[in-house]
Amino acid sequence: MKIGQATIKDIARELNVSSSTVSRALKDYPGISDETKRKVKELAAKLNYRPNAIALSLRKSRSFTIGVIIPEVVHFFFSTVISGIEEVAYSRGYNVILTQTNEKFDRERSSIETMLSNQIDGFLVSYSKETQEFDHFSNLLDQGYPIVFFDRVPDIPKAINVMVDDYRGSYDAVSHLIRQGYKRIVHLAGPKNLTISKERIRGYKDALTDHGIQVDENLIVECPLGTDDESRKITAEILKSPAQKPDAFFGNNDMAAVGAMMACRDAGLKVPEDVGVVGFSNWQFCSMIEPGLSSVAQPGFQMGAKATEILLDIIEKKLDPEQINEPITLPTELLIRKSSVRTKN
Amino acid sequence: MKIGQATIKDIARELNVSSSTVSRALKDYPGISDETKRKVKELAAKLNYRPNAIALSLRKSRSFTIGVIIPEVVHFFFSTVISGIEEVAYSRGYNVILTQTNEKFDRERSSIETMLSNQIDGFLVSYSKETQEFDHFSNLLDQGYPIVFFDRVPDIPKAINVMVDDYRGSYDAVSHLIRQGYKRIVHLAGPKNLTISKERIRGYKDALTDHGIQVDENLIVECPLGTDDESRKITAEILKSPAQKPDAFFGNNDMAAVGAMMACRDAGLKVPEDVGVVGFSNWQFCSMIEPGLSSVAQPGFQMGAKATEILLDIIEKKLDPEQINEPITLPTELLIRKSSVRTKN
DNA sequence: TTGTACGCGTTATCAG
DNA sequence: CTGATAACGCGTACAA
Repeated sequence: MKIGQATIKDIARELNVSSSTVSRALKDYPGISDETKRKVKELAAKLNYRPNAIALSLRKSRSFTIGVIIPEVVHFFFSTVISGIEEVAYSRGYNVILTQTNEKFDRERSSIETMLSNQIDGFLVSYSKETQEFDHFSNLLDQGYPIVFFDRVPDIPKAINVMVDDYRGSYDAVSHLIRQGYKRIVHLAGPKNLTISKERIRGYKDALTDHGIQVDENLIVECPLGTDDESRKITAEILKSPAQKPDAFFGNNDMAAVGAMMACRDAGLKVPEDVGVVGFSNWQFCSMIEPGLSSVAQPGFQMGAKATEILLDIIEKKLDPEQINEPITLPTELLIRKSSVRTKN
Repeated sequence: MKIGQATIKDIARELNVSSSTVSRALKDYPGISDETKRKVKELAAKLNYRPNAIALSLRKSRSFTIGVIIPEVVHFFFSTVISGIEEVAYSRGYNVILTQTNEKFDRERSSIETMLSNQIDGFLVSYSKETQEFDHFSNLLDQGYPIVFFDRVPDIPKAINVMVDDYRGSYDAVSHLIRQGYKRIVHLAGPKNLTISKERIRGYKDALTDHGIQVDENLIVECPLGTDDESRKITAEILKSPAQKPDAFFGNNDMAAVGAMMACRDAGLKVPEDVGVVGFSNWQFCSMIEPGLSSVAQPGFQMGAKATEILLDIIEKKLDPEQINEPITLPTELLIRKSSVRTKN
């Protein structure tokens, strides 16, 4: 079965009119008798006619589909972003085709290829951790292909970037820790090739400096994986070495922060009394654990929505990409929970 | 720009051959001189030729794209499933187009429409909580359209269903609680129109009965939303009424279980000493909270992968849908953590 | 070994 | 008000 999807031609044949007439009747073109319109529409409904979007795409070289390239779907933040993307795309009549790179550079490239084959109208991308050079994006940009980057954004000409204000979020979190009386604050940092990691490190440093605390590079520890296990081990190491004596941990993400909390517990240290902890992303579990984990909330949904709106505006020529010279920055919000609040000092 | 995507014709013109020759050369057809092949391929590479998948779809009435319809992307379990889907689809050369229904029936229907317009090769669906009748699926099935349902599966003819063994998972969880000495076990149930909810209730009841405990319908409480807030309130109510005196909670999902834990804490009850708690889904946070939440793990990734494999096998005629008469069931695993283990008693 | 012609479903254009 | 034709990019039966 399934063969029998009715086409314009079928309707035309049955009604003894030309297919162009049918096409026009269906779209309420001027200059078609009401009589014909009615008949056509009736039959169309009866035959359950459904326009073939593929044929349309071929004709218009537009697919009304946007491609989303994302490192991992199973990631609270990213899934939130996808949700925002899907929401806006749907409401504006676009399809979303999705690929995850699993943080692989090769897969990023091949996904772009297949999407191009599919005449995607534009891209929404957050690049992989492996990605170190951006020619595959630059080429497209040079050809005038619409791309909007989000969260993990490249520093290349013509790129349109949507990101959260990582600097500010980080700055706020660290300032808060300092105000609570914590002094030796470790930053469990992310991969240093990512702009977001760099920005967060910058915010961390500036907050310290602005509060008269000298930056100690030894307290900036990279956690490339960003898992709780990894940071648990790293934190345990730090706590062992008597030289460090940190009294707070600021995680580049919530998993890292949780790992630190667990390591503290393992070492017999109390959070927040002995050690303060703040994370980044505000995953769902932050409010469920005990003590609640303070965290910098990122507006994932809004980010996805915003990026999509911009992309679609560009695709529909409502917006000239040249006009956008600065990254679009979305505000973060520091959510303070127990893990960083000293009842007394 | 972007206009200048090279086509077969461009290559043909430049080489003074016909476009069919180019087409054949590109695909290593027999009966093309090596010389021509070489030239064609060279030029193709040089022009960065990329086959137009849309044209191909039109010709073959196949799009090599599958449509995924899911209630919510921002849901740990579903995002895991999507990941499995994407993985298999990618490895077999298919695109994934994604829509979320936000649990709305209308959106489910309209998504199906647009996907049909896009000549999707098949569907992967988990239906919305609002969905009460299934004609929109039955019609497709009757027309021979390939659909594989997962997790939330309908009870209609010809449907191919992939699900976890909810009954078994529930049975195991409740049996475990009983063995730990808990006796009055409340089940925070899901929406009763969903098969998964029903199955979990069935498992709950059978476990009680098999262990010689009489089922008390009052202890089965529906939590339609499945949020922690909701179940926290509901649990608080239950704990207030002196008649009930429950000593354990089995949640239809982890959020519900966490809500119950919070309510117990609020009421001054200790988990697991006074009250045992088990959840369902094994979300990431289960291992991060204190005490760790015991939970029934659902193999989301495998479910997505399995469903996709079946769908693609059907699409590619490697598998006859008629052959599948029973739901495909994936095993769950009970992960026991502190929240349900009594040190003594 | 290569070329010609047609069709997939739709719509824009030009003629009636 | 309506019809015929061409074109989007590709594959393929048929002819040469």
